[in-house]
Amino acid sequence: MRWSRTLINTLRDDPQEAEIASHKLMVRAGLIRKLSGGLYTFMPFGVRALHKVSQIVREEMNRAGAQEILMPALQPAELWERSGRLATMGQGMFRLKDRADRLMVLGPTHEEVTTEMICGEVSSYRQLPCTVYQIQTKFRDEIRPRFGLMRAKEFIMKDAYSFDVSYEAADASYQAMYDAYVRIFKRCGLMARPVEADTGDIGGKWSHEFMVLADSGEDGVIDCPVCGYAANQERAERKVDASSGSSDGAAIEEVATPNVRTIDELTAFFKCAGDCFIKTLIYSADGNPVAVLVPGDRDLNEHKFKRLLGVKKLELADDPTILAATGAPVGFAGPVGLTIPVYADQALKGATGRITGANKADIHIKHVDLARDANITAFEDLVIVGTGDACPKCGKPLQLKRGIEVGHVFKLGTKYSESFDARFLTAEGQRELMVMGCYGIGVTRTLQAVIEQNHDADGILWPASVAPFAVTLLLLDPKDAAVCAVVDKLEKELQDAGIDVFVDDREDRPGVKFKDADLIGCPVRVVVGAKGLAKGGVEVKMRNSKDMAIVPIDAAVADIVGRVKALV
RNA sequence: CGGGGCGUAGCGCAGCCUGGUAGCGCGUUUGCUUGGGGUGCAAAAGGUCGAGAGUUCAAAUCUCUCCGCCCCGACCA
Repeated sequence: MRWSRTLINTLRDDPQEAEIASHKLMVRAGLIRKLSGGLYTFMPFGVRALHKVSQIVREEMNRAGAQEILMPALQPAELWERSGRLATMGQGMFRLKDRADRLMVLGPTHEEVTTEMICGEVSSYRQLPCTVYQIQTKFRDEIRPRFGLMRAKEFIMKDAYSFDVSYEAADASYQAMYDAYVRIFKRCGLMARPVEADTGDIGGKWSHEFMVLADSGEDGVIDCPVCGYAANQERAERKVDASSGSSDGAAIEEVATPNVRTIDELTAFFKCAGDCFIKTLIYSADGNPVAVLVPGDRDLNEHKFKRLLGVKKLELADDPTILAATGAPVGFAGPVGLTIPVYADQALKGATGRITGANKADIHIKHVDLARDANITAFEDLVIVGTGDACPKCGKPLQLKRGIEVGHVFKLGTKYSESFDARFLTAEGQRELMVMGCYGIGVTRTLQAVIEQNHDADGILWPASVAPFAVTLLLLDPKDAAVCAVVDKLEKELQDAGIDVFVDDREDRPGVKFKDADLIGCPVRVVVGAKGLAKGGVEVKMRNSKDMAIVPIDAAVADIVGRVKALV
């Protein structure tokens, strides 16, 4: 392919709308163009790299025994009513009506369609296990699309679904996908880390996310450098020693605290540290008020709390609810005397001598002894874990990092099998529920993550496996017939050798071509110019190295092919 | 949805406060020039100044409403 015949435009300046390096580079290098918020066109170079990623995914899925299928993006909403997710995921789905006024959705994921399809096809244990996958466009009405392809309204996902006769068998299917994911990200040139993750609305018992560590990542990743424990911050746990509050044995004492509500205001007012206080939060859990206590210097992890309560909807209670539940306006809630369920973080077990709200306006109480003064429903791990907290496995200090979620594997169990009555006949003639797993890779997100993790100040450093072209050939003197002849010869011979080669044949000065070659970032750069030829050949340089070699023309193809082969 | 910022040529921006019929750089086209890390010169094309309403003799500029984009939060496989 030649630049002069290609729809590729590079930009000198960073696009105004881009914030992170990979987004800027994808636009500057001419890989993508924005249509609207969260909607992008893949330009020729972008689509070539995308197809490379897709092909790696496809090869590894096939190798793991999964079968490729392709399901409709447009789906009847009725399917989603059956699983109950029209209500729980409804906000995030694009909806439309067909001419018969039937409600349709654009699929954000395909558990429903897959399970419905498998119901009709699989009826015997002899057909199991069965894992299907597709690489397909997904639609999600994201609240805030951002960072280019990282969080888009329309994106390409590889989603796979496994069906098994038992939980033990499902574990094997899960492990096969887990192993395939490790290989996929490695082949894409990514350092991706499996971490324990929250299952969220998709349901299921257990899941792992594959995280690409990057400062621009949207997720917090808790990492133990000693024992290897790693978890999404949404799920991460910590080890806590029995609380050692200073028990003064004193009785509760009211203190007037007019307009002192927040922990910051309280620490200033009482002149003591945040952990002297117990923060009391009132939540509405599926409409019922509940209280939750965390140490004053900690934040509640709503994901953990929601999982503990087992509710569908959990949100901070509104002011009237708080007034009704505690008898006091916002800012003065406390555990003493509450009649609603009160959950507390495990670190508060045995807490004494603390300060809490008094459930009266403008009053706090001190010398609170939780065991003595309050009725706690349960002590659980409920706070957001951060740097310095103790690892739940080994007790050593944890670290908080940022990560990009490029893949997620779930053990679903029978959640969808039950909704769709997906059963099979056992050897004994019993009808039993299939045990499912589901497995996603954000293909477009993975592509951008590759750039986020492989770039420098000058541009992209493509891993050879996903580079739009393995070799970029710079024709420095397009008016020099001898130079052109060398380029023609190299281009043809490299193509014959199966190498993807891109020729910059523009009528531009060398500096422009060098800059653009660095920006676009193909792994091998071959410069063909009159000066180089006079020195004895063409110049071969790797994008990730400063070293440049002059290679005689006759030896050039073998040299370049050797370099490309060594990369993959 | 709450807070903040922005919308002027394909891209990046100035002009707006203090109203007077739109400018710079890049890119594009043409000619010359240059020819190994974003050459130089000259000419040219390209704009309903996000949309609508209002104030005014006159609005990119002031007022109001709406729309879009970006960031933080909330929220979200």
